[in-house]
Amino acid sequence: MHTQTMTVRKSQSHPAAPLPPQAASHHGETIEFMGAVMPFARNAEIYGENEPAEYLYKVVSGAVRTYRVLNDGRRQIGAFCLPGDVFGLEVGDHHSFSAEAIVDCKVMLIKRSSLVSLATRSPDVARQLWTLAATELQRAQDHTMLLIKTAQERVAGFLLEMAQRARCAEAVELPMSRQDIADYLGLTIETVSRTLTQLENSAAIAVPTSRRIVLRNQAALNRLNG
Amino acid sequence: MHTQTMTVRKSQSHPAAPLPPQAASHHGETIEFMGAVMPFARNAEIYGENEPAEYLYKVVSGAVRTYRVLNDGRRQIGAFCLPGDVFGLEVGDHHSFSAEAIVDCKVMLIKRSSLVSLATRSPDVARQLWTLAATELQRAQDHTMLLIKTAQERVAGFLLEMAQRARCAEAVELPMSRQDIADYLGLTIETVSRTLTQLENSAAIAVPTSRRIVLRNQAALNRLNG
DNA sequence: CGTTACGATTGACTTCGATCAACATCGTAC
DNA sequence: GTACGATGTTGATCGAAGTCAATCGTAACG
Repeated sequence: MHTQTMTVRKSQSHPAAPLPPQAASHHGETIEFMGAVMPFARNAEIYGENEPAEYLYKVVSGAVRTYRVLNDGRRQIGAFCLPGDVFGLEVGDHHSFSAEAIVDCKVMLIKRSSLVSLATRSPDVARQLWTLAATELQRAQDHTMLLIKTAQERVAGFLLEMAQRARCAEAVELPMSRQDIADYLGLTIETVSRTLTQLENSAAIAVPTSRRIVLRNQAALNRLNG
Repeated sequence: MHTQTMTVRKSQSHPAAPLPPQAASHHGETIEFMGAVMPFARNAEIYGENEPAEYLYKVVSGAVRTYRVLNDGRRQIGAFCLPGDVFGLEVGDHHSFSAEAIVDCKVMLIKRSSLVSLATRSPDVARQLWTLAATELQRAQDHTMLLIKTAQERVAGFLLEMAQRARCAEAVELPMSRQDIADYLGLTIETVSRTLTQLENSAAIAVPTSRRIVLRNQAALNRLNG
């Protein structure tokens, strides 16, 4: 019921980007190369809920969480964004989530206005935008399926998801705290912790350090995942 | 843990549409007028999970549910689609949800292939497609927020959502069963039923018949919604 | 070093919603 | 009408996860 963590407010609507923006080449246009890279410190806010959505964001390095807070303080993390992931895509012109750096990270900023105008001229860019939105949709739907499961299933599912995205099936280095995991899975830190030790006791995983999880028995995890 | 309802399998990948498809006009193109309307009986399957996504669908009359089933039989309803709502939009070329008619209804089918090719030529259509995906995303995210709440909050939120969509703030005529509601909210039918009587006892709503809910005190519902 | 501070774990207890079961209501067919 | 099946409600009990609280690392800093 508390859940809120400290946010370091660092930049009031990103001023001058520190790295020069690269112009989009005329043919073979892709949103990949339209932005300027900007660093964010651990726990720094990248944007806030209800702020105007001026930019689209892409993680270059580090990790980002997007989240919403209910008026009683409960926080729901919508997504963990790892290098390569895009976030901040919005329907309207305001952000419906907040975004914070989980660790020190670099993020590429892409001007929304230029992207939109480009999309009207380039079917290719339009298709890329569409794909992004659709991928996000897919992710959100999968997240919904997580939330109807038991604690064991949620944690197992989370670990498998992270392992898959980390491109290392054997072990995962988690950039986020237990609180972040809990708020992503709709559980409490205590339940997350307990479930992890359960999984460790059943030899499905090993937890050498709190941030590092070794997947000892992926088949068992998949079975638990439901 | 059971939850599954009877599905009337009616049409194996929609044969000839009974009503003639209308051609899209060349200017002012809109996906609204590209389809053929087709009727579905109560509980008939419109498409199944993992089937190729040949069409985009729009509810003309009646109501539709989209859902996924976990391998142990738990069903999660992703959305209730009312007249005007579009569903069946997919990232890949296969459906990630199933769709069934909740009541007898009419649905417009729009060929995916023609829509995609049209979108590459018409920025206008591309933008409409984008908006649809983004709206779906919004909906999915709101649904996620529902699932982290208490039973009271979920039911209150559900009623408010339905009332808003029904364009009648005073009362809602629910087309779906308690089981459908439960599977949408991640609860059991018993909990849904109990919560409704709680709300009735606290004078927030009235339930003249099981399918009709009168919102007596919308402010109270909003407060409960969290 | 020791001390502090924060995150993570563990334990004791409570609570909310699930489960199991009985009963009520409604619609439809006979 | 009555009988039946489907749907919805209510009650009693159980269990999974939340809450409250103590303790245990681990890292940062004097």
